[in-house]
Order: sequence, then structure tokens, then C-alpha cells
Amino acid sequence: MKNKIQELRKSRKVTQQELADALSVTRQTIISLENGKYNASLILAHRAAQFFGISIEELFIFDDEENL
Amino acid sequence: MKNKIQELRKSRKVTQQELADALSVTRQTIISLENGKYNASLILAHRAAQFFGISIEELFIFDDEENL
DNA sequence: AAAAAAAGTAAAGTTAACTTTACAATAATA
DNA sequence: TATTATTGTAAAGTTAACTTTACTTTTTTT
Repeated sequence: MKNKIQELRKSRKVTQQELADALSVTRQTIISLENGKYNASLILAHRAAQFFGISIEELFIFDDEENL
Repeated sequence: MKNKIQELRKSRKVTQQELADALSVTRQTIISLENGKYNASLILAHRAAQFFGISIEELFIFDDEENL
């Protein structure tokens, strides 16, 4: 699953650390999400979508046929 | 985090087993989600929302101030 | 009321999201 | 070019989502 986190973060001139703080996670979590190391949990996805003012469906790119 | 899975499943006369099969998870997972034992992963949330034809934000009730 | 279907409980195991710490590489700025 | 800010890598630990199996309880149907 891909996401638009890095793209949106950069366009808004927010650092990884600032985003991490805003979402109450570590910077490591932001890095790993941006670089596709793992998927966000539902709650984190919701927080991130809220932060960027869009829906979860808009922030994440779900390709069907993906494993849990 | 709460969700409307049980409510929607019943209103559509779908059994837990049928829903589990449709979402490619075990019945145990459905039971635990319906009974609030744990939260769905983002991908499962997406599959469930698609199944019911609504958005993730409509299917899940996010109360802010929740832990990851 | 009996049988069958559906829902629930319990418990042990696996996996991956997230944390923590520490260090390396790149980019920006003085 | 030197310094600082930002991003990335690595690795070990914790926790919770999800699985599997087996059994019990409730609901539905005959």
C-alpha cells in the first residue's frame, strides 16, 4: 500500500520531526511509512488524514489483492 | 475505536462466516472486531468499508485521544 | 423439543506496526 | 567550507492484529 504522506508533507514544508510530533509518533515511524517499510495502523492513518485535511481513502492508495 | 460492522452486517443479513470469507479473514477476526476486542488494520478496514459500500470514516468511529 | 446454524469464548502462536537508541548520509545555510 | 538541520539506516524490543483449533452458548429452523 502506498501513501501520499511524503508528498503532502513536503508540499506543506513540514519536517518529519514536526509531522511525527503532530501525529504523536516517532520520527522513525514517519520515515518507515514514507519509504514503504510498513503500513500505518488505522488510528495513525486517521490522524494523518486529519492532519492533511483529507480522507483516509485520499491519503492512502489501496491496491486490491494486498495481504493483511 | 468503535465500528458499525455488526450493525451493517445484521441489517444486510450476512453471517459472520460470510463476512469473514468476503474479507478474507477468519471468523474469529470478525467476532473480535464486532466485540471491540481489537482494531482493524488499515487494509482490513478498507476491505470492510468497500464491502459495505461506505468510507472508512463512515464505518469506524474515531474518538480522538485514542492510543495507537 | 430436537437438530442445526450462528455466535461467542479461550488460549497459544505468528507477524508486523511502532518504539528506542545510536549512528551515517544528505541537504541547507552561514 | 564548516556547521547545522534534515533525512536515512540498522537492530533489538514491545505490543496488538490476526490465525488456528477446539469447545460452549445462543438462536433459528424443523
